[in-house]
Amino acid sequence: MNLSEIPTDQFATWESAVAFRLFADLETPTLTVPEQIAARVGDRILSGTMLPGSRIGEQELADEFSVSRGPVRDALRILEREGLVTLLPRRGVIVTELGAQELRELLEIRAGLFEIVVRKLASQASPAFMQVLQAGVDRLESLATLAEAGNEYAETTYRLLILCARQVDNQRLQRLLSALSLQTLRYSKLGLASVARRQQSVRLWRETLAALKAGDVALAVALTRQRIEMSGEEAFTHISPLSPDMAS
Amino acid sequence: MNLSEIPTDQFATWESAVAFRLFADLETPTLTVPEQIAARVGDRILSGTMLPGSRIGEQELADEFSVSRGPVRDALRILEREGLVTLLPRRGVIVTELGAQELRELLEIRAGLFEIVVRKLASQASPAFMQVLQAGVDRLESLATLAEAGNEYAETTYRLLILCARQVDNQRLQRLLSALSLQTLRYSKLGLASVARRQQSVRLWRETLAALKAGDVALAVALTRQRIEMSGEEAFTHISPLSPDMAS
DNA sequence: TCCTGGTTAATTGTTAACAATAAGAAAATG
DNA sequence: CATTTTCTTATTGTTAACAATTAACCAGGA
Repeated sequence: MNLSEIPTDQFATWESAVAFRLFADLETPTLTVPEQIAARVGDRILSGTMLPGSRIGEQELADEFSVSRGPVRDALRILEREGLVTLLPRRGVIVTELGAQELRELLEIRAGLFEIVVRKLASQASPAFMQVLQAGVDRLESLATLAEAGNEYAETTYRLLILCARQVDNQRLQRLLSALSLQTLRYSKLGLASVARRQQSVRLWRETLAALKAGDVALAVALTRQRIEMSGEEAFTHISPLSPDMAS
Repeated sequence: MNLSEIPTDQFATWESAVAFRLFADLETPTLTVPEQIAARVGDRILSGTMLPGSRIGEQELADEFSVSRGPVRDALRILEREGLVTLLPRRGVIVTELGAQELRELLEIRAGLFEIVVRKLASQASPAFMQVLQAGVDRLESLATLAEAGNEYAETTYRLLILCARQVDNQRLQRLLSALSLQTLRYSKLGLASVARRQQSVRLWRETLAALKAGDVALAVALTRQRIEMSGEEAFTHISPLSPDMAS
């Protein structure tokens, strides 16, 4: 498969498409070859085609994309920066596998950063945006009780996150939040497979939105923290089978 | 100069030494060749030997360290991940130059993350650590009024930040905070050159410490936010001469 | 004098071969 | 039969040459 034939707009999931739009610098609308490879491989990781822990051979990718190992190495460095793969010196690269502690760390950081967003939203969100947000929460509401909608629910929360982050005039914050969320998305899905948890989650979303409308910053922040902490606890219980040694 | 002869423990500043200890994975105590190069070059950027905006040639570095351009490219990717250099596709790499907006963004993120630390500190800091922190603030106090102590003051605040971050059981947060602080450190120094600003800063540190001792989380958080915002406003006024077009 | 165009030189992107290391398999030893 | 050792093989790390692009320079003309 030749790289030039690859339509870079085609991704398996909406999330990957957004992710690689975000981290491709806006000054360079045309993606470089390593960026294109990174986007394609990242897409596979996010869509679940490549599972955490699986090894990625350089030559293998090089052959597939009809390039030499140089650009492939560059691509893997990009994916490492996004946190999607882990480089083990002289031992190759694997799809990043999060332990319980690492997941907790990521969620804690994510919560801290999202608080910035919530605070801005509570103080200066336009009515128009509030309507959009309301529509998003409504969508969550409909997905919460639907069977087998765990993945879509999780992905929708990611979209809402991006939507909210865009309201803050801070591009770097947007990219950081996006990257962190994508790293945890795969694991969040595990927890949100349960209808009960989804209902719990959507309740917090609903209350957060109400708090935002009321301009109650403190409450909105507290609810958000609670929601993310909950998703951590939930995902944590599902991580053990993936990495048994972490089930402390 | 051969790379093997380079004692990797020698850095121009304490900050760079810590930085490259932090981002070198703990599983691999021995730095790879690209990591060593990244550490050396990063040291120059942090110590001010290489100024923001200056170009870095690949062949130049390769010759200096007696390696080919491959490992040098790897090293530059590492430095990009740390935010110390900026890669311009097909146009080379330059030492990262922060505009007013970008600096503001970084400080906002840093403040949000540091709030996590402050919150933990207020709820569960040991008396022993509080004493260490008190000693740090005392040091700031003595540096605040001393002439020409702006750089040392700024570096001390970085050390205090690292010290505080270590109290939180979140390695990734530590690395993120460290990286963000190092990116802004060069610019913070500009603002803290003024004795008046230093006194303002140290006052907030003092009050924050008091709030922590009193267990007043909300106050400690508010003071921290105020301090970081202030450093942003201050550094912002000094950035204009560096990038005139940003002086909106 | 200033703008425009083409030419040249320097630099980055890419390639393929070589070197070094690590994982796995086979053989030898207790 | 289990364990250790050695060897083989596959993979990453490094190198140097080649290709492609950018940026600067210079000449020519309005």
